[in-house]
Amino acid sequence: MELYRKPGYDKVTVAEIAARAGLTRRTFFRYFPDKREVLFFGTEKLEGLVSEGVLAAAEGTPALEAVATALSPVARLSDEDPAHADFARQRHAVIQANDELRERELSKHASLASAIAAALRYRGVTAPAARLAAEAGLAAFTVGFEQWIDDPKRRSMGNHVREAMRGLGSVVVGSVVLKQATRGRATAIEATQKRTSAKRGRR
Amino acid sequence: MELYRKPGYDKVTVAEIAARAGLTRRTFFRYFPDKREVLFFGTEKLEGLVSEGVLAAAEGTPALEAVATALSPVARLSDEDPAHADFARQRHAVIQANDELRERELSKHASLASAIAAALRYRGVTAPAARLAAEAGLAAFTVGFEQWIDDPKRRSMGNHVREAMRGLGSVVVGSVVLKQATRGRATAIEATQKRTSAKRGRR
DNA sequence: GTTGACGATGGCACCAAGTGTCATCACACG
DNA sequence: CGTGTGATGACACTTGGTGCCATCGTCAAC
Repeated sequence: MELYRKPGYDKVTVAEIAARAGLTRRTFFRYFPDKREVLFFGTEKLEGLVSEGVLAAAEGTPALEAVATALSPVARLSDEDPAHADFARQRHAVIQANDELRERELSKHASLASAIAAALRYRGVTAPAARLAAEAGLAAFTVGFEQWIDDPKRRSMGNHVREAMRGLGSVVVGSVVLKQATRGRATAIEATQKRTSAKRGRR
Repeated sequence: MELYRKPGYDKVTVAEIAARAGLTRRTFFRYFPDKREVLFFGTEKLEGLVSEGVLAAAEGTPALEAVATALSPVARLSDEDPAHADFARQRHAVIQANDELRERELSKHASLASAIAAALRYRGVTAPAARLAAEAGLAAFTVGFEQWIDDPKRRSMGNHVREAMRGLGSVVVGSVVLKQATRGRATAIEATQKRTSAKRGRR
């Protein structure tokens, strides 16, 4: 992290990182598949955590709601531990400063969204609806996160994320899209949405 | 495209691609910043097209609605030209088959979402609402696109995209998130949403 | 206590993606 | 006919990433 901040990610060579850790280039690549991945160490745990959260939501909970509640503990991590928050900020700054790293982060987000969608499908949500809920919910979380990052008033991340979730609701209502969706004829997606509670008792 | 399909993206070297085009490695890198970018040639045009579409929506059109109508001509491209559709399928298959390419595509999507969000902001939508509408709308488009890709019944892409947009509406309504959003107290995002039409006449 | 398997590390050698620099060549223009 | 300019090629160099083999420490079995 020090090296990625001071000289900058692209100025630092893998050999230097390895040397700093008392290792060789070769050994570095035995721990991390590539130079980018160092900054995303531990992401797998996040996926598990959030998936569990989705699965743990009460039966009949609407998909997006399940996603939102599964995501809120993530915000709590930073809200309850200033050191965690500091690290999150630093890490975010490093990532945003470099194209390769931004790209990799998008990839991680996509992976997380897939995990969430899988959990939703397990709850009986159709594949497309699961993807939409996962992607939209995660997008809201991300927007909230970034609002939190540069909030001069330092309100909590939980607040920002909730605000973003509400924003998502506001943005979607009031469009013709919605009118079409609620205009009598139920789409395949809606139908499954309501069927969710029928698949109870699996877990 | 031939080389990326038959031996596979990672089996092919830039020297080979360049040779196939009667060029040198060095010259290749004067046209494309890297090996991945070849498959995304022309994406800039798409951004412009969609941004224009967003800007062109009638005054007072809700944000997500503007995004949806701006995206629909893109679907029409494939629906009206079978060759275009074929190419889209092939390209998609190649991209999905490789990690680096998938990552790059996510990057392009993010870039497109940013462009859409910028256009929405220009229409008077607040930054967070614009991002949410752009990201959610694009996600719906993508879901529709992929449903179209492997639809055995070969319904049009426009249909699939519209269906996905409706799905987005269905997924978002019926969650507590929404209830909070419409429960009297208007959030900052909502307020701006309604103020949109006041900023008319700029374009 | 010696031996031997095994996991972690180091030390090459090698390939391929990018990049900087200079030479060359074609072509337009005065 | 000379000359400038843009496109290409040639070459060297850096760096990320990988395969292969040697080495070393640890630990268990005999």
